[in-house]
Amino acid sequence: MRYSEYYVPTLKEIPADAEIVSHKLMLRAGMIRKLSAGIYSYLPLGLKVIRKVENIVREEMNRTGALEVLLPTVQPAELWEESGRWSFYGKELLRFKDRHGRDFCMGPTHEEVITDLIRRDIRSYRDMPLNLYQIQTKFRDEIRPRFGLMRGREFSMKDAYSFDIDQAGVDAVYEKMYEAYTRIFKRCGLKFCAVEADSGAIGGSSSHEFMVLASSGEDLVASCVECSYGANTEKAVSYREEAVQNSDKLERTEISTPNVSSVEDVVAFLKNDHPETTELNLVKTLIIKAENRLVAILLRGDDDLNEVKLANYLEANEEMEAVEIEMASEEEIIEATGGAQGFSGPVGLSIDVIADKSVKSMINFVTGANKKDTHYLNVNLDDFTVKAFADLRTVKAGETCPECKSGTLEVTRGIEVGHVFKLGQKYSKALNATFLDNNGRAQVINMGCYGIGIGRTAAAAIEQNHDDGGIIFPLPLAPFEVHIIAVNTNKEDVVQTAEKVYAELKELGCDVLIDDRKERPGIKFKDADLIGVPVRVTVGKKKLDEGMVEVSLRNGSVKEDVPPEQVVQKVQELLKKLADECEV
RNA sequence: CGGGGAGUAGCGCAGUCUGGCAGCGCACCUGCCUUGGGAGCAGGGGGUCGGAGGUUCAAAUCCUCUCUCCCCGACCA
Repeated sequence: MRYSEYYVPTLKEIPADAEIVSHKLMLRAGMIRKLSAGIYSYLPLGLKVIRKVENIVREEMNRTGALEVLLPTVQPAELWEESGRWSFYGKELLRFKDRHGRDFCMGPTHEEVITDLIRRDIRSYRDMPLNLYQIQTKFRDEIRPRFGLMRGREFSMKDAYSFDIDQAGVDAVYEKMYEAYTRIFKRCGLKFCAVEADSGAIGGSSSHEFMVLASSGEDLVASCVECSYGANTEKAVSYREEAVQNSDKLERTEISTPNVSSVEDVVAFLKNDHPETTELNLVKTLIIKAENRLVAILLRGDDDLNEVKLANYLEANEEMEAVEIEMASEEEIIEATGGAQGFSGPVGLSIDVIADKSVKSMINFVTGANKKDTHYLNVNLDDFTVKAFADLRTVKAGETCPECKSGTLEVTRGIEVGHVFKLGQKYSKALNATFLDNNGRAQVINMGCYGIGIGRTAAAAIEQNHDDGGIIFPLPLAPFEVHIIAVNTNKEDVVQTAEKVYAELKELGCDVLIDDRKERPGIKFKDADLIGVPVRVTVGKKKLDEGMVEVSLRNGSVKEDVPPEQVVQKVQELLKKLADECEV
């Protein structure tokens, strides 16, 4: 490809609304342009990268025996009503009506459509296992789209759905997908890890996320420094020894704590008269509003509520659906506790009290007294009723690993690029997708689903591979393999040499970009650095007069002068070296 | 959804408080010059000042409404 004939509108200045590196660089390198919040156009260079990711995904999916399909982006409401998600999914689902007034939505995911498809065709246990996938545009009306392709509203995703006769079948595909994902992300040149995850709105039991570690990540991952345990903090647990109850229960007493309500302040306030009070024997009481119902949550003073765990608990045990958790308002707190905001406690409450497991072993602790400027000392579990104990806290860095019980957990930021779920029968049951087993009895199909964010993977690769000058593409995702710079377009021999190398490399099937523009050298070098093509051939007057051409790698590891006739061979050598590094 | 900020040339911004010729840098076009790290000189083109309404002799500037975009938050207990 000739640069002079290509469409790569690079930007010298940093676009004002880009926050993270990948977003800035994709805009600056002329890969993408924003059309509307969270909605982007792909320019030739960006599209080439996207296609590279897609093809790696496609190859690895095909290798597992999965079959490619293409499902509609526009989906009828009836299907979503049948699965129960029309009301469940909330505002992220973009809904609209057709000319007849019928309800439709832009597909944010395709469980309903695929299940509807196969329920018509799968009759017998002989028709399975089956694993279908597609690479399709999704639309999710995110609350806050941001970071370019990282969290867009319209985005490309590979989603696969597997169908099996039993749990063992699901487990086998799950394993296969897990391996395929590992190969895919390795081939994309990414440093990543797979961690246990919450299954969120998709539902299902077992679930793993593939996380690319990057400071710009929106997820937090807890991982053990010693063993292989890793989990999203929405899900992560830690090992905590039960406190030893070596003291007798004391009598509860009221104490005046004027204007002292936060955990920190209470501990500081009591420091002199009651030095035994620390965050560890203080119980904080959160009044939570979950779908118009008020609940009191008890946590140890140093713990933080994990809203995902709470929502999951309520959905599982209180027959609530799609629980949205919010903090109760001041009025609601007064209504629920009869006391002031900031002084809530479990004693005497009429609403349900749900406590974190850590509270179970606590003794003689401090709580609010549901009365302005007042706390209780020496509260014990028999002073109030706890409806249930559950894991509701968020793990923190430095805590003990729940698996090996010896390593500590560290918490790092990650970008979720892939997610695998065991769905079980959630959708097949709702949509009545059944088959006849070898006894002729009707059984519900078992499902799994497996997603990869295509654009997000490309963006994550840039987050991990760049420098001040621009992108440093790993070879498998690079828009071109070789970038030839003809430094002095006014020198006949420079142009001829560059053109000769270009023609020869093209002849060999190499994807090569030649910068043949009549621009000053600085502009060409800056653009080349920005675009980040892995191998560069620089043909300039100065070195050509000495009979040399410069061959280098964008990652800075190689920079050599070779005679013109050896350039092609040298380039091939470097390409092979780069390819080997990404081999799995 | 709540809070904050911003919409002025393709991009980045000033001008708004205190109403009075719509500006700067980069980019773009022409010419000269220049070719190993986003040069230089000279000339030039380009803006319904997000939109609607209002106040005024006069509005980018003041008032009202509206649209869009960005950031922060959704653990006070």
